[in-house]
Amino acid sequence: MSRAHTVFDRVFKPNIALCNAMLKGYAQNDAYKQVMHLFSQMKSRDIVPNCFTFPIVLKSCLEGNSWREGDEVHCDVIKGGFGANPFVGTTLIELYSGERLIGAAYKVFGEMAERNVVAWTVMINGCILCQNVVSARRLFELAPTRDIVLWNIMVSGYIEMGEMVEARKLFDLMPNKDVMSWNTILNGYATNGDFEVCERLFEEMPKRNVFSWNVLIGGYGRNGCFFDVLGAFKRMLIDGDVCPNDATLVTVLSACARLGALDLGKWVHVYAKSNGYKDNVFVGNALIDMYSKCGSIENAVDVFNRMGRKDLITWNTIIGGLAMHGRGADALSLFHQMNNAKVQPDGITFIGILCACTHMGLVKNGMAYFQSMVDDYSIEPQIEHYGCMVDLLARAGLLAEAVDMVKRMPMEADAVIWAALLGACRIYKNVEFAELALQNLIKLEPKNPANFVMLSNIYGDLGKWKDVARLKVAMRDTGFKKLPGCSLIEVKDGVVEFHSLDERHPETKKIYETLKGLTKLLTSCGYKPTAAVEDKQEVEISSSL
DNA sequence: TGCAGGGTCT
Repeated sequence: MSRAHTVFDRVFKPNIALCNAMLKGYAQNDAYKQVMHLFSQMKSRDIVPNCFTFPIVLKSCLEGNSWREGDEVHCDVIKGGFGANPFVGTTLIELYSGERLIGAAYKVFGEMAERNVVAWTVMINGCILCQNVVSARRLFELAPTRDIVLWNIMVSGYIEMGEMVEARKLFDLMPNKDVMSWNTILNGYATNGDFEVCERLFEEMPKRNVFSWNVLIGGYGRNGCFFDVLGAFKRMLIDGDVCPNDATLVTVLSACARLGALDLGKWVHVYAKSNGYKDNVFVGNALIDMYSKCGSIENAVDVFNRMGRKDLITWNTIIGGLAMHGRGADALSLFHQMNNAKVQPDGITFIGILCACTHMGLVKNGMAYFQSMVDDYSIEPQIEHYGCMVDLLARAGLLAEAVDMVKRMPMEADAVIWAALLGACRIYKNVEFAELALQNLIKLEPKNPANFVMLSNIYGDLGKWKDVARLKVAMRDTGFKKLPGCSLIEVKDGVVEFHSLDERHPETKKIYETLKGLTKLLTSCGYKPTAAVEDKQEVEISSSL
């Protein structure tokens, strides 16, 4: 665009075709402000817009959120005599629907001299955007012609409203289906977590493209089925008729991050580099997250440093990653670099910052950043930020101050906050606040036995065995069993899940023998187990391995 | 001029 601009600037008086070419170039590069700027320059230089100009400018108003300017451009449309142009009318409907001004959209639609199938489509899509699927369907029935795009939009409208039965009925009624129709209905089932139907449809599809695979893989990811994400990705590579793209890689990297699958993550990194996604900011961000969640913070920093284009999420991800790794000083230093780079932080940036302060025990700095977030950046603290503050105070041993913060919060504390407090109470062996935290946790999460276990551990640490027994009874009365916590480890080309005293692995015997050997070795080196129960020693050792 | 997927969060 900068070269195009240089050439454009040399033209003494550009004609409307040249201006339209520039406008389109800006719009294609998401430079909506430049579109508006050039449009206003054109007006001052008496270059008269034509029917190609307005759709580009109106769309930029919508995409660039300059809605007030949209109204002005509408006036220019009328003044210029383009009110009856079907292309201009269609874009105006899109503009007003995007602003959720369905009345204004409908007025334009009603005044159009000639309504083609595209005009009907954007009007129907407008109703769907305004969550009025009934009106959308009514118009759909009234439309004089229905092409495949209109059918697809109506089907996806039902899906967006969560009406899968209606969506499926309409899908089955379609006179023709293209790959996008199939992907749309597939996405509906994937989003609703109905993988049985989704997988069956995937197999039945007459043709698949990269979106079809991404719908399946993304559906698994959104529903927390990370092993299935990896399985489908491997199958995609083996089948070989469709290549993964940036969206595929991002979903797979995110699954690797959740599973700790570092080797596969590294493989995806190499694949991304050699398939043209080296400078892709989505992929870069996902790589930073994957490396930091898989414990390889150096690689995360390396990806960050090599990224030519960084956005807000890039900074948030690396700051959060460093904080998570206890490298609070680096996290804070990057926050200042971010400020120097003129990237405006958001609420999520501050979660990383506060987390960094917590892990360094920097209570005063944390408080100052919290205040600065409000005063200097006009970011209203959300419950997550109060959670960070409670965690900051509590982990530093300032339990009374933490409880005070909970009381002074403008919103009701949630289970995460009380659990953070309870966790800190264990470190500092404070029964009084632990009991207070548990009382509140029972109110908020009566079915979560993990809370009882936490307090029970505190009693155990203090040797209060009667209280431990009392809690065990209370826990049994809830009728719910605690789900055992589990860990994941990447072995060869797969990921193995295990929990304490787990015997599911085919090589269980060998694993426990090795563990025993290691325990002996550690003890002979002077390691003193801290837990009182023998089983617990194994738990602690296996998790630290 | 109209339709699909993805990244950060106590």
